[in-house]
Amino acid sequence: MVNSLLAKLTLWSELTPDEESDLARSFGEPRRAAAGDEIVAHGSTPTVSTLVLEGFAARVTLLPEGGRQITALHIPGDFVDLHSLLLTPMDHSVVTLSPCTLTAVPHRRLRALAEAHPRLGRLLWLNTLVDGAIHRQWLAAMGRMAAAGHLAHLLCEQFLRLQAVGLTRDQTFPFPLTQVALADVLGLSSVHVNRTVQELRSDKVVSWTGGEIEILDWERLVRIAEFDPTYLYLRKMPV
Amino acid sequence: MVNSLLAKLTLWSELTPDEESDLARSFGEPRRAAAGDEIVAHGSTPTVSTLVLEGFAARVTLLPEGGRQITALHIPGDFVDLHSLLLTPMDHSVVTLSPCTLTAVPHRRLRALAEAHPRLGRLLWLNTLVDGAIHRQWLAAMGRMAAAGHLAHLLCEQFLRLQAVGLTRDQTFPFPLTQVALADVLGLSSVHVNRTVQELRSDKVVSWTGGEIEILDWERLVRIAEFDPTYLYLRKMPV
DNA sequence: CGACATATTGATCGACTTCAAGTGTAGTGG
DNA sequence: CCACTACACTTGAAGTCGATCAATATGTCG
Repeated sequence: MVNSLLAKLTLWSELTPDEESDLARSFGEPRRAAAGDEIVAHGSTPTVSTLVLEGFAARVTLLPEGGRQITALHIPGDFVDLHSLLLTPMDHSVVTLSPCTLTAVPHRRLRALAEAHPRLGRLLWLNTLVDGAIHRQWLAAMGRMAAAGHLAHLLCEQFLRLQAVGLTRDQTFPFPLTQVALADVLGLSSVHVNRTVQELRSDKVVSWTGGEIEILDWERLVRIAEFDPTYLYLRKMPV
Repeated sequence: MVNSLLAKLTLWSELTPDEESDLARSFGEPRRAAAGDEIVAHGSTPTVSTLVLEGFAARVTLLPEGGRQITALHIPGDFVDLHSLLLTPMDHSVVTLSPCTLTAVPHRRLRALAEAHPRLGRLLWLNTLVDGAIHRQWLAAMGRMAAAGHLAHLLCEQFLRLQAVGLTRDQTFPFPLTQVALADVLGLSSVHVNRTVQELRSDKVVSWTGGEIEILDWERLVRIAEFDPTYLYLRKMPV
């Protein structure tokens, strides 16, 4: 049930059978959410942390005057609000971008897990640190790259993250965002996102239809994106 | 010696005398660094985490084609690379922006501290989570605010963060960045930073001379910045 | 003083925004 | 089976914010 989480954690460090079963046992019943649902509210104080089992979700930071910025994209295996264990209230909200299956673990249980299995506790910490590394790369892309490069960078990242949890087929991966949502990720207008997507399409770098993206020319995409995957930390870590 | 760190941690949660003395005892000899020194290299694998005692430092993410983005500003009391305890190698470098006094704590010692004092361990985790919350707010400002608002937002943030560790006098705070460095924070050209600064100056919102900024009209600055300080988490947390 | 980083100003250019309208396409109910 | 709605996507035209290029102060520190 929580296979994609275990896949990701195992990428960082092998789990003992004990750690794995104690962790897997900690989650509640799966629940469904429709696309566009707010699953964690800005300003709230969660008592559980939510894990994505299926579908895409996003962290949304709203500015007082109405600006809307997506600060993280979440895929199966991702905790959307693990930080709410220690950091409250929520500084942003979390919404689904597609129909999702979710499950949750009580904060009390997370604390018990971390106490019983210190290395598992550090793995959870690591999980939030990787979120931070991705935030930093997004900042660099947002601040210093033009639209096409920024978009290409996002696609490279999504491809590798989805691949790590086994959700890609060949060069194809699910990408159920509307262009408006994509604009909120990239900090652009949806009009310009549309034109930028068309640019990548007409250059035969990617094809995007029906919520799926196929990468037609990975080399070129990486070059446009100035992409270096190190910051994703998809490998063993010294936890 | 590590007073500003203790001030910050205490803001989040009272420390027991034991926790406080064990923590304070953990740091090595202070060392000096000149402005512009690289104190942690991109790609390196630190065995200690570095704390700023005096001065300003910045995390710098470089893009392959030469883009340069500052993804965090660090002031006294801040760990510049606490995440390197679990996340290696470094995904960015850290440079000083002014002459600094630094000290460091070995990672081995941090692990021992976290084991002996679980709550202190969670406080360290919390510290990295607040870094993440600031990253998210920077993403929103970068993606959805115009230059003047973005700059104003940064100044509000810096004022409150410095105030929390006792480094402000009235409405004045140290800000030893060059306009080029500021441009790398805001994702702008230094020319445009210059014009934006002049805009805030001629509107009598702030005055900036000799590495110090005085806020002349806090209300207006907050309004320009659409600033809400919640995300800084300068208060008690459930660690 | 010379040298070099930093700040400032002007002029031009271009990437992206905004506004507005039009084109699918899927769902809903008559 | 056809209106009607809703939403995502697309296209065009005009405007603006910020980049770039280039030149001129203004320190400031050996």
